[in-house]
Amino acid sequence: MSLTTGGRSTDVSKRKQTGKARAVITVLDVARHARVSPMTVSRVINGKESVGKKLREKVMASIKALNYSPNLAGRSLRTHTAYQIGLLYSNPSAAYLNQFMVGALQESSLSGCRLTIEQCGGLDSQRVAIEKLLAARVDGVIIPPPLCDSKTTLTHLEEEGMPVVAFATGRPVAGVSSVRIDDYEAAHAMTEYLISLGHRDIGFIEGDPKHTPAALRSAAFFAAMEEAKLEVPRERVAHGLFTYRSGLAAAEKLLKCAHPPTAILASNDDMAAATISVAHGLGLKVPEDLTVCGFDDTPVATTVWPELTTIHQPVTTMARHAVKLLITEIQRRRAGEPAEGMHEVVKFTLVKRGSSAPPRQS
Amino acid sequence: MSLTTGGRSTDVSKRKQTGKARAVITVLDVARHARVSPMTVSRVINGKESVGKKLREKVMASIKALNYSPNLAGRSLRTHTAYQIGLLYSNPSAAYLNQFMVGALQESSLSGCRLTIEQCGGLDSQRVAIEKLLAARVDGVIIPPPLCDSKTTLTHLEEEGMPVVAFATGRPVAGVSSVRIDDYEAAHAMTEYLISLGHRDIGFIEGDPKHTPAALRSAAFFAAMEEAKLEVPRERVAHGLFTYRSGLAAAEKLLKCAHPPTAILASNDDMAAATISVAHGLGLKVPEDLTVCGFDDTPVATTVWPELTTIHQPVTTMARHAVKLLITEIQRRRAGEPAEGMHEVVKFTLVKRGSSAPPRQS
DNA sequence: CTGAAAGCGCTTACAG
DNA sequence: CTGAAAGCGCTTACAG
Repeated sequence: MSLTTGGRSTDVSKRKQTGKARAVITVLDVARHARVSPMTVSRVINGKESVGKKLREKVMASIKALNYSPNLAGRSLRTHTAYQIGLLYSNPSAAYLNQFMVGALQESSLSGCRLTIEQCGGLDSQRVAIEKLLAARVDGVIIPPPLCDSKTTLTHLEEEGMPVVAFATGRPVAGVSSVRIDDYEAAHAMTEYLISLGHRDIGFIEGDPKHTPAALRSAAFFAAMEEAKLEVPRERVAHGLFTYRSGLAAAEKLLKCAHPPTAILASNDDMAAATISVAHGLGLKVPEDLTVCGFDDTPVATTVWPELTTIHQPVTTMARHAVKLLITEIQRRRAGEPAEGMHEVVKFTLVKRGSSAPPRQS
Repeated sequence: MSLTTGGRSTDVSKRKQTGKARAVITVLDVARHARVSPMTVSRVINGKESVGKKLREKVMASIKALNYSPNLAGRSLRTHTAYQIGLLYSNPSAAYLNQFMVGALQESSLSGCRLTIEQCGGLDSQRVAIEKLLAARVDGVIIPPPLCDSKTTLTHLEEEGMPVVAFATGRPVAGVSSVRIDDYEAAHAMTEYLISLGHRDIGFIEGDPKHTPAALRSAAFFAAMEEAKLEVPRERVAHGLFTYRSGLAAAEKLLKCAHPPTAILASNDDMAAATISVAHGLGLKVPEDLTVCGFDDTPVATTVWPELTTIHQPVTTMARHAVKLLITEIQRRRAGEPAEGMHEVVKFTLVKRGSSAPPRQS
């Protein structure tokens, strides 16, 4: 008889097992160990109220003693909760997607659902990607930016009766659930921080205007500046597209002038990283000669030197929420309840790092 | 009675269903439709040989007609194949991990297994991360670089009897399965390409020497240069750590000298991107004044300007292979067969883009 | 080559 | 508050 790996031996070893597969503990084993019915074990696992304190404790002890963990396949089969969750993304900001994936995977392994990921580029491939998700029999779809704001995408999915969660959208729509941070408030807070450091000449790199969060960030920047009675002349603002490359061009526009700003706020980290690169190229020290701030706190924020002061968007946590929200929505529809978007706003954090400091002569 | 979404109505609609949940098609429905037993349907789905041509075709037609797809929960429950696959990563190169995830997810949704992802930093957190994976009851672990070469990690997992696949390691170990490209051959090909363009003064940025692929890439570069009877003086080689930042320092070392090289081969794309940035800062045009090549073809390769000539490593495909290999290995062990590493070498591609050209006076 | 029976591990629906 | 029975969808193991 084979040894059970590193554990006290239990009555489990008596179970008939084909070959040398190691014994798997089931509700039945726990039930026997605790001298209750499997149902009671099931109730305890699922946190149902209706179990007496004594039994509950006995069961919990047995679960611990046997090191039991439920078999998701069995549960899913019985409860029909093995949802396929689709992720439809278009802008392959690797770092962002990555953090998203970690959270989504965490939550889906807890709730027993599966993830399918589909990338798309233009409008055409968008249609194709959605068809693929439908063919993969997804029960709901999560859409990160910028697709989360695409009317085409949303309508297409709506028509198919597909539950959707818009991820990090800047403009939540009534019928579609969403998870996001308050981009406006975040950009406002960042601008106020720069002002509080003593900066007056602050340059701003806008994000892709098609992304709704970008619009909010811009609006908040201008609002905060106005509230502080600070002018923002046209040459202090540059357009960007959230890419590193667009950040290079934008930073050059802002810095190659007679009176460059003492601080630049970029609408995301990639463009802030590009700004640092341009500054260095021009012989400017960061943060001594120029403060540079980003947005999102993606890995690049801590890769560049100096590390970026930025807005931390808890993407992983948000992804977990998104999966939960989507499951709720799927179950709602299954139960025949009308679709009704739920909207969650998650807290951001302003992370101060080496790229920001008071201006030289403040 | 509710409409079935976009489909011809079938006898399925007669099935008793709680509430308005849409009808789900099972093997039974297909069997009825094809007038065979469920077993025959199952055999067809699983591609067993032993089904007559006539029946097989009837079943396939029914599957198509009913738009059937098997329920993974049912299958997993019966076949015990709902493996938990752990991914243990340490170096959060987002882009790389991302491509990996896409492939791993594709394969795992096909084979019905689940993914758990765990990050770790130093040695301490490595232990913790492995404990977490064990607690999550993973049945096997895939390890991307640089952890795939960590003796500590491998030993720890070995001791727990955990099947492992080393991903993109430069030094496959006998007992541990691996999936990789031939880094040596790839770096050799890239060096030969630069030489064929007419470059003689070629700078090289090494990767983190602790990463085995880095060592192979370096070795191949020197070998290819020697084969072409080209000297590589010490000032043509710079150390890097695969990070953008280390690339900046390395590129400066190579370029800020009396006779800078006409081409620089960096051991990965991040450092190549940094090299372009430094070159621009020094007023050098890429590729007119300086050819820059990378390695891996991560998204940054097509983000920077000009886009990078680089070695395409098909990470997504490799990830699919890794999952398959791991499943095979898990099943082997379950069947009591001895562990025996399988090693797969996947083809790379040399992708020529805008960052490479012949030297000015060739 | 094909099928009838049984059961994977769990929880729903019913009974007390 | 607790339990005995049944079944989710699939495939293994057996029988023909």
